[in-house]
Amino acid sequence: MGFDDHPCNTGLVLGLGLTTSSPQESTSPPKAHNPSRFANKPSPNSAPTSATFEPSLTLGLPGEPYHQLVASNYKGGGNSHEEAIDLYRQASSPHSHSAVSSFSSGRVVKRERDLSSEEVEVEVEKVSSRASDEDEDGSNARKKLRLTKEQSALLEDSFKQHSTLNPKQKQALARQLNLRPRQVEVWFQNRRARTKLKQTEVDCEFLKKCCETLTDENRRLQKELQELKALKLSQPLYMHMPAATLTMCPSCERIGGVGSEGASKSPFSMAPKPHFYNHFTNPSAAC
DNA sequence: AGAATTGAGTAGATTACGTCA
DNA sequence: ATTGACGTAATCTACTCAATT
Repeated sequence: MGFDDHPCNTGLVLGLGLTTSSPQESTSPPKAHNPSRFANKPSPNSAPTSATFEPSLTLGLPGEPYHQLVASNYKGGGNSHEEAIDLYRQASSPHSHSAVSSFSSGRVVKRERDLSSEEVEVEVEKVSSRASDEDEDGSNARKKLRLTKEQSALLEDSFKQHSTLNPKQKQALARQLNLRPRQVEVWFQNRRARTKLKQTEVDCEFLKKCCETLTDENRRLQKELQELKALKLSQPLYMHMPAATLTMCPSCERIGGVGSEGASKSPFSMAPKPHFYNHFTNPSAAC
């Protein structure tokens, strides 16, 4: 519907007027606590289309993969981690679906685990379990792990490439970072969740602005309507006015009710088809 | 001291896969 | 050999807590 053109597009899908009633996106409303991760993943190509038109206002998230959302939020990686990143890339070898979305990676994971990495994980657990080892040396007070700058940077770089990890990638990262795979996994889980939270906040702000704008627009149109009604009452011989005094809508190229073939009895009759105005792609609310 | 950040635990859901009748 | 039901493991999101800054 052209909303993509809006300069402050946050990736949010805001449909006003004509929307599609796509069953796969509207069905299975997320349950209160645990919406399916697949249920709230709209198809990647789900640009607003116009299959069946229903007047409605829809708000929704585009469901693009996290790495797309995040990509612009973080600076590029430093050179100091290139080697590690290379290793990480090797782990995400071509046949291991390095380019799949977060939607499908979860499914790939199982197969890959079956193929290779279970023993490796056990080994890494032994090697890099310094955190848990420290826990067991007498003091019950659990020391919270604090990632070093290098560790954080590498994790960030990895996240920018893939917001989800397959087992090989997880193993490779854990080995590089001297962390347990579980810790890497948790970091990615938190990272995804918090990225999504931030994005939701941004979307919320955007929607608030949209709401304000639409409210103002609605108010303005109501006022204009009142004025036109008053004008109609005060000038019943409007039809006899010189054409030069009539205003022409620049986008519709229809004179206000006079002369056009679609004009019915009333000079203020509406267009035969609802003229849905895209407020975002047409900032100048001429009509 | 209080807010923000962040690592980690938990519950519930989904999926793939293996087993068995 | 095929198929459907069932159990299990892995992983996800959402929510939450608590240590640390």
